[in-house]
Amino acid sequence: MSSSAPHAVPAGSPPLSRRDARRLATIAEIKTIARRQLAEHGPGAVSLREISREMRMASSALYRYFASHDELINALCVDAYDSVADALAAARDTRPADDHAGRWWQICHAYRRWSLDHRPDFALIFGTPVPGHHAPASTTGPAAGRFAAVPLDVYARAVDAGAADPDRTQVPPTLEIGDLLRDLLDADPPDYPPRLAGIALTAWASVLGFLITEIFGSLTRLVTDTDQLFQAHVRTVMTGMGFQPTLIPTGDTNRHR
Amino acid sequence: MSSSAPHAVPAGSPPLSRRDARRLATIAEIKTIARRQLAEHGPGAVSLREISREMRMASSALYRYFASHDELINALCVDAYDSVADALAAARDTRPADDHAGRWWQICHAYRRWSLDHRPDFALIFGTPVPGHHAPASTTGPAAGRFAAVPLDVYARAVDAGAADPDRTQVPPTLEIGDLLRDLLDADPPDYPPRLAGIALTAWASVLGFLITEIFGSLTRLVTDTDQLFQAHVRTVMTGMGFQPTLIPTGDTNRHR
DNA sequence: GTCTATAGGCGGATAGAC
DNA sequence: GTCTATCCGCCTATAGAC
Repeated sequence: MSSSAPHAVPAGSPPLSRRDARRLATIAEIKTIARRQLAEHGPGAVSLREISREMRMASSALYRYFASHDELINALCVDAYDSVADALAAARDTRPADDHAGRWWQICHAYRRWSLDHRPDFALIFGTPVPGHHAPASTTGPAAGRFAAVPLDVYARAVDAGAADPDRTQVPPTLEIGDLLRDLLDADPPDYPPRLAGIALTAWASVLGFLITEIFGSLTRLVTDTDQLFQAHVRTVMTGMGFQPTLIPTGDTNRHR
Repeated sequence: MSSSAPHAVPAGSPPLSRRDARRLATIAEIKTIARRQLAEHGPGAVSLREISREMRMASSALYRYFASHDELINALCVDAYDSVADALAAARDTRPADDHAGRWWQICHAYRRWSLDHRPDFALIFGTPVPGHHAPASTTGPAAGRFAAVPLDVYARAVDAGAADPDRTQVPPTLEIGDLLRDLLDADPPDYPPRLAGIALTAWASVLGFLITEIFGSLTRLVTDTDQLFQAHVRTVMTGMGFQPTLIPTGDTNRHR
């Protein structure tokens, strides 16, 4: 019903009634099938009718769970952002708080791992916007923000600790920031320098670019060992961000895991 | 304009008959409208019926020009690849053959310019594959190859002339290459080192990544001056490719044009 | 919450007259 | 080459019985 967090399970709440448990299970099943359709036939091929068929339900019954097709898509988007944000945060925390280069390295690789393991979701949030039209920022925003905050945060702390030097970067000292970023920066981290955001986001975009060519594009058919190439790419990106060269993980056999 | 099979206009040929001229014009009109649909409602929203409506023709009449929906999409893909490849080649040639860094700089900026100016085509060839299914490599291949060959070529010559040093790169010395690239390398440039291809393609992917976030994604709402950011990105990429630092264009007011 | 039935719309593609 | 007419499929969404 409520749209922002319609199907969230409240964290520390009393056990659900049998009814509610079933309801959540049904919702989960609907989403799972939708995600499969997404994976198999691309975005825009998510069909309530087809879902109902696979669940052996009447198509009309689905409207008790999602008021419309759009609402379902939105829910999938939010889930996807949440999922990737979780993966990033978890990866970041596998390294001690003072190993800034290691943390950046980790989140980059978690980004790739998640993308390869969740192609449908990846296509949903990073591919061409869906036919109908794409998700309203009002619902997707928070989740997307949580996602973007991770690399921003890691980089800011790295700079703060001297592990990375923005002045060894190609990004100009002043940078105009947009409304969305302003919101993001106003939110949690006080006095986050826009320039650092610019650096981190460009780097992040460059990693995404690699992933898109790997997943949608023809990169795989051009070079087979994309794994190696990705590591090289991340190293290049890190150098470009001004990370201390000595801190950047080396290739060798060291996967840094 | 269109290059491959069914609708090619032979270069230096006798004037077309009135009939044929009209036919070509109709084909062009169909494509134009299709591209507009593409731009406005995303890929997958290209509808023969809708096109026929706008042209005030019977939908069945369109089948005299394109045997199927797929064939139309394919033609659009090929055109798009041709178009971007032309733009790149032209940009490359604005700089003397021995200004390798300048040439790379130019093709990167032409890439971006083309992408911003041709969003529908950009979405078509770099976005999520179209619902139905995506273009068979048999028809798209040559055009896509022509496109990919440009950066490969520029970089190889740069390395050859000592303007860029692959050993100042993060890419490992050995690299396994895929079938598509093998075909490409076998074609024109004899003895093209796979490693150089890896470096150039990764760099190229990274530029594409920037463009995708700028065009599909939220980058614009995060940072307003994406122009500046793009230049910084290209410089970073070039450094990562081992270009001689002194050759890399500086920011300042120098647009290097 | 689930069903049947249905409204009203879209699309691709073909047959056959002119 | 263009038309009309038509087949056949898909879809979202709603109404109303149980």
